[in-house]
Amino acid sequence: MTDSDIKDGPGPSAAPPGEAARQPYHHGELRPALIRSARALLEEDGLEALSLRAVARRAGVSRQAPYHHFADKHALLAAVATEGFRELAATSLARMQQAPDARARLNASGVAYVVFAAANPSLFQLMFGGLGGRFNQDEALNAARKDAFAVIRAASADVPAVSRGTPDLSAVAAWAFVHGLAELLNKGAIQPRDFGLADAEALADQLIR
Amino acid sequence: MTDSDIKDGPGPSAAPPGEAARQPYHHGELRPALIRSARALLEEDGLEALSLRAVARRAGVSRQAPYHHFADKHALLAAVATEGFRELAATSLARMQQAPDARARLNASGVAYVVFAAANPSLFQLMFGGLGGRFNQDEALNAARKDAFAVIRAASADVPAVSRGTPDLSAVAAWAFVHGLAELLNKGAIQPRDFGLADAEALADQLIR
DNA sequence: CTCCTGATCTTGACGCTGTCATGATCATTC
DNA sequence: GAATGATCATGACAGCGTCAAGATCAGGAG
Repeated sequence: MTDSDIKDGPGPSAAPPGEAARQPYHHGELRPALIRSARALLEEDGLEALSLRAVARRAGVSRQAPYHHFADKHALLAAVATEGFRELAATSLARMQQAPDARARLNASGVAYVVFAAANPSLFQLMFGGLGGRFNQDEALNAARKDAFAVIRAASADVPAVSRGTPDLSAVAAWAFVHGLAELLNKGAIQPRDFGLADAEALADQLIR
Repeated sequence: MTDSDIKDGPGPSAAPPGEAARQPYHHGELRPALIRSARALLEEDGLEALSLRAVARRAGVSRQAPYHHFADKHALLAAVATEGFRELAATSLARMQQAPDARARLNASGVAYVVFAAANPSLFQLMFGGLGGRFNQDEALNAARKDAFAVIRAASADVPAVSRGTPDLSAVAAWAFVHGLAELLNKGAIQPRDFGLADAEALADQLIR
């Protein structure tokens, strides 16, 4: 037995524990199901441990089935990352709507950024560079990332004291700051309790002033 | 032929193109040689493509030889990352020494951070989280990272206008800002030419004010 | 209805990976 | 000079991503 993988997925009539009691043959909604499986495995086992075969297994499908919906593993990951950017933009906007003035909105967008990263560490890692070189290759991904940044840019432009210089430069500065904070917290390089604070949100709230 | 790897390295008397015309059997300086090989491959092919077997091949040694000097692949990568943090701290200090006052020293340390990341993108990626979960496991790595941050902390503490609040919080803010800038540039999320600037150094210089 | 076509899913195979188990070689100490 | 521990090599294994080729199904044309 050189290869043959022993058992990659259950037979078409078994009930796998993970996600899907397979329909007879065609799945019907395999593409979104694969993205869901990937996200679940991502937060369970981390980005390094995420394999295309495991994603297919969890969706109750053969290891090659994903190739009918994604060009390769990176394309699947890019789709997951795209979804991540959309959610980031959405939660940022939601948080900003509860702020009284422009300054508070900018702060809220920053806190939202850090909170999102803390709540979805592996997804955040994937969103920024988890795909190695092919990071800027995917068009939908680029658009979603740009939209997410646009939220910060708009919030920054509304605060006169901040956007004194070139508005875009100010927005980039704000983005870089919250992004760096998110990354350092995410990787454990800094920890909220080292500063007597409970969680990432408290630290972000304290620093963004 | 199920396995047997065909040809992992040249025989003990061949001359591989890469790095080492092997001494007869014992290498003598294999540990640093492996770190050198890893760094070379890192910048040539990127972090994702770096395999322990390729590192061994380049050092002119069998695939199992590294295990006599490192517990596993992550331990090798941790050693490379540790070296990276030492160099980062060293180049930061070097740049700071050419600055006239405290404020300029802080700025210089920030520019040095971004320039280092731009000059060693894959190494920088490895230094921050390229090892997945085991990121905080290695003692030497933790110490080297702490030392690198200490450079920023010291520079920040010397600037009264900056360290008005809790000094450590101010230092973290400075770190987060330059780190985020380095990451965003590194991953291509922002590009200097989008702001009419030539390179990462120019952008960092512009923003750090 | 039958037949065909294209989409969807599966299985086989290949070379690559990290690493365990085991064997070979060497430098050093008794 | 023999023993021993450090160093290096080879065999083997399961898992990975993905190419190639076969099986199955749904829908429309005749």
